[in-house]
Amino acid sequence: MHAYLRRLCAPSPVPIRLLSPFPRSSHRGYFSSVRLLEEMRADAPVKIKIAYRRIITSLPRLSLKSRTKASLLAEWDLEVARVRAWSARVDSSLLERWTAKKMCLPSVTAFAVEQEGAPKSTTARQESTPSKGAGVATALTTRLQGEVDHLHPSNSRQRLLQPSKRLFSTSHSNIIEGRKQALTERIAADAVVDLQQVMADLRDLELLEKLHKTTVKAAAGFKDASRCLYPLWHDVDQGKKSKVTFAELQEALPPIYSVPWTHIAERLTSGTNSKLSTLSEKDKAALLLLRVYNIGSSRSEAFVAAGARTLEDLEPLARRKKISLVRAHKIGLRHFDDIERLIPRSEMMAFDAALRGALRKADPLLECELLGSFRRQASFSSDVDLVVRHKSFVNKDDEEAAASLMRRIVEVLEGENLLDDENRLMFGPKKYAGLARLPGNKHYRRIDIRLAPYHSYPYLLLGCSGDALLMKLLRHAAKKRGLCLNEYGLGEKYTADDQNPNGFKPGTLRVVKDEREIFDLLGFPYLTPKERDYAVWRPRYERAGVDLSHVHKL
DNA sequence: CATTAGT
DNA sequence: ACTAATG
Repeated sequence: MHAYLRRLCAPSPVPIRLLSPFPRSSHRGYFSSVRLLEEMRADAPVKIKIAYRRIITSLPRLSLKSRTKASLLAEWDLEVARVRAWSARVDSSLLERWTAKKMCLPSVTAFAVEQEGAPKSTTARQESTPSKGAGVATALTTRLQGEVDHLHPSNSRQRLLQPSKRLFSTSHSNIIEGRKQALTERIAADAVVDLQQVMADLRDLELLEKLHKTTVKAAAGFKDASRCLYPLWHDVDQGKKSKVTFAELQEALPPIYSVPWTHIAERLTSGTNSKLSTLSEKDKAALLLLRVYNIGSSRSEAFVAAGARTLEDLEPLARRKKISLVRAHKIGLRHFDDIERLIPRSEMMAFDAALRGALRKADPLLECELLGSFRRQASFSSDVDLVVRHKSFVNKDDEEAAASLMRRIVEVLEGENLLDDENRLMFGPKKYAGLARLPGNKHYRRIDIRLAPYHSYPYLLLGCSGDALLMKLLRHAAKKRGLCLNEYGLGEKYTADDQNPNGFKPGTLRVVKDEREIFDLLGFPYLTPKERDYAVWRPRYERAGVDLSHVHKL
């Protein structure tokens, strides 16, 4: 197997490095095939896997629908062949011409390849895989034309090969600034924006990444952008605002969100989104189903294959035993809208008070707190993240103690009408997931309840407050030091032989009194909860000299 | 066991 | 990166 992969990844006959004759700083957004091919040459099988992920996520290509394990190798083969064919067309004379023109903008470069590249290899490719070859070319052209349009709205396609001054900007921020300016020139500040549509686009683009199981990073970008716009949308939803202008949109979403901005720009100028509107009916249906709780990429595709196209199709299909719908799916369908809606901070505070009050009244020894984005001071949260501890639950493996404590807690909250057993999504000893509603409120909200083994509390605070990327970073750092960090503690990595349920060797657990000590143990500058958002900690850690070079692939 | 969800 | 619950 490894030999097979290695054969595929033998050094390319073309000196790929030549593709990037520009200084490092100038090609941040630069065509990732270079990196990809460099990684393909590396020996480690793990790297090859990463390279594979990169290939299928970063090259302009048709969306590959089936991601079954069996088809992976075939896809791999095809993609490698495609990259080879593409790179083989980049000869040194062409490269020199680009260099002379200072065409360092990657997408333009790629566009030029498509225009000037030998038609022979394109035809050859189309012969072997007719639908795919044609699709790739179309997708590439559409995407790049879209991008260039935003940089240079007035340019026709022919002029792209002799780009004007503004295309020569070499830094990423200049490019972004250029885009922003081009947009400002095209759209009036007081133009009314269909925010509902923009939000739907961002949501679907995020889901598309999820459906195709590509990088979480790309999906995160759309999610973050959507979060930036949510306060605006909420005001409209609440009737506090009748319309949103382009100026307000620009104010709310910073230009660093370059990819989301590209899509928004297309929507605002052309009224459509080419990436979404060209999806097949099946893919569109799969995107819709993905929005149901407990339907992920796998079930979504399976349900579509069974004939589902709308949410209403699911129940009949389940009755005819074509698919199986479990509890959580039915709840997810019943509360489809509520589960997607974010919770304003004011309501989170009300939940905090109500939950604390109910638990304290039942047993003064119950200690609880809301974590997640609420603890990071977010103005909107996607769910209520409650963590509870009690001296009756000390050892994380004492399932009996946990289960009886959890039953008590759920009983209390159901007694207060905050929870109800109808809307139970998950009910294990250490974790409950379901829907909660404040008395008099019309919306149900997603709630997670976690039990903390009494002395693990600082670790649980850290682990459950996030954000997700920070957790990955800290755990990765622990791993590199031969340690293992989880929400129960930090200890020496456990060598799998002996089956001890703990993540670390017995007796090596570092006992801490607060979160700060955990940062200290790992040698990271302390972050207050509010500082644990990627947009905040990334630059802060960068300045402190923390090695973040690998963060992008966490 | 794979799938989903969570930070 | 690492964990919990489900079916």
